[in-house]
Amino acid sequence: MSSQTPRVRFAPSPTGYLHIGSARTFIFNWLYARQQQGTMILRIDDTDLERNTEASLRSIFDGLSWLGLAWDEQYRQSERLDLHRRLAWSLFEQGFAYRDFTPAQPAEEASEGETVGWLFNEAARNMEREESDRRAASGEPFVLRFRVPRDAPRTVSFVDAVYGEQSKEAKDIEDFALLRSSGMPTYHMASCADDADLRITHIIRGQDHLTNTFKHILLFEALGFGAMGFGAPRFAHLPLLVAPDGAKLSKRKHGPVVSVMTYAEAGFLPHGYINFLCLLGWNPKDNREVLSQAELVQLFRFEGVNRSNAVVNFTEADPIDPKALWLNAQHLRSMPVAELAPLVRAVIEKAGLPIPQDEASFPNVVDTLRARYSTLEDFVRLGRPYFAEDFAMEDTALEKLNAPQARELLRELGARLEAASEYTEASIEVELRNLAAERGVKPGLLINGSRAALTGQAVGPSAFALYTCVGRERAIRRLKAV
RNA sequence: GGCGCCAUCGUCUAGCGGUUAGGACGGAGCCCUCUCAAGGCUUAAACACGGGUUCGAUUCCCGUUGGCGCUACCA
Repeated sequence: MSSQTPRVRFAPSPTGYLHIGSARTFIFNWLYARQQQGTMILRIDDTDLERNTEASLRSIFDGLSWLGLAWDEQYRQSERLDLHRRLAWSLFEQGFAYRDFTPAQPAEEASEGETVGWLFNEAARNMEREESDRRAASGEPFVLRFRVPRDAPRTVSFVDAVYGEQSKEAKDIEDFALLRSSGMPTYHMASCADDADLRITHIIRGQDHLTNTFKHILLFEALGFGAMGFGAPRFAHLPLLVAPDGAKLSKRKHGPVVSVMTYAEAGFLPHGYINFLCLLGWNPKDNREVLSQAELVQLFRFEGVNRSNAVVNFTEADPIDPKALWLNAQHLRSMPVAELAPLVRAVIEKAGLPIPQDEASFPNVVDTLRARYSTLEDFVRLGRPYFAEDFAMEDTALEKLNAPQARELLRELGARLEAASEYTEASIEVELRNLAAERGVKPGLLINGSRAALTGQAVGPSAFALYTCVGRERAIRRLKAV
């Protein structure tokens, strides 16, 4: 038994934007593929013509490209319908499927009290082939259903890499549809046909598919999986991501918080978000949480995936999970400045702020500011005074400037700095402290005043570091203008 | 209703018969300090319930409750 190179797939359907749960499924597939040096496949499961939209398709690609995790092969089910139909009809010819001319019935119509789970329509399941052919030929619409083996007792079972041994009686499985009356394959048919054809070795997907798996195993069997020269895929189901009230995350109910792009637009680093998602339902068992991409690839194990749903913490007021923010901050503060600086440059440019002229000092500014920022957007929102000429004077900062003698001394400090030959953190500190001593005021008056004058903020980096961040010319101008 | 899955601090989680039930986020407090962060320290906070099995259950089994998923041409 040689271990085959894993082939995994992420199969979103373009019926909405890239969902946070889908993103995590993608990431776990990707981690496993990279760790095992396997193949990552992106398959667009677009067999539901009614609900597919181009906008959804674009947003899925937007979300995936933001994550920055590349895949190796790409397919679209709508381009593979011939395969699905061919296999469906071959199942029919072999007796594994039958036509059902019964119109679809809403499940809710079943009478209360005596609701018996529907499994199949007996007349259709037992219909003679001759009659079935005749009615089909006359143009009567039908769905093609899988004939679940239910004449003899049969237990369908498999071992899930996360949930362990799973089994279900075949008699409890309904005769699911393979082909719609429109001729379009259903999810079950298309997915299994493609998984077989694409030689998928590991199906890693949400737990909402756990009970579908029994159907898929039956389908794989009927498709002759064993005879196709390789084993049936292994399954790994992932616990679901749910809202704080425990409900399934949905676009309609929870709005854009479920979209990957909400985090992107909030200024998250892709890796900060990835790290956060990995910790929702998986952990490396050693209390480590801040993990690099290489570490995630190395440490990921199905055994480390747990089985209960995980809550994504958000409120109407704040769509961002606090832990995600913290993790992002950890990466923001520890990643190489050389990698962070271009990202910061991109967001401030996008926000329409002037790009710093001084190429050399920019990384230093970024380095100084990031210690107290959590997202890239913080550089735009809080960092404005460091990049733009116009910025707001906050009330708390105004109070500092309104302190007795503050304005007068700050203007004096500005004049001295202008006259000084040196402009370094150390030299500025000397000038400032000397001035304070000469005039008999506490250094704090000038320190806090400087921060207020230079940034319009009462809080921020060390006052002296701040001088070099703002730059000599601008600092002096702002001091003199108080 | 049927079938399946799940159940440790507010949240993410460790735990795989004997622990002061550990860590992280968030909260509270202290230290540091030119402000705010960061950082360091301290602290509050959990085994859903009931039966078993066992010398001993958070841990194993059963049940209850609760949550989630699937349930006639969504994926």
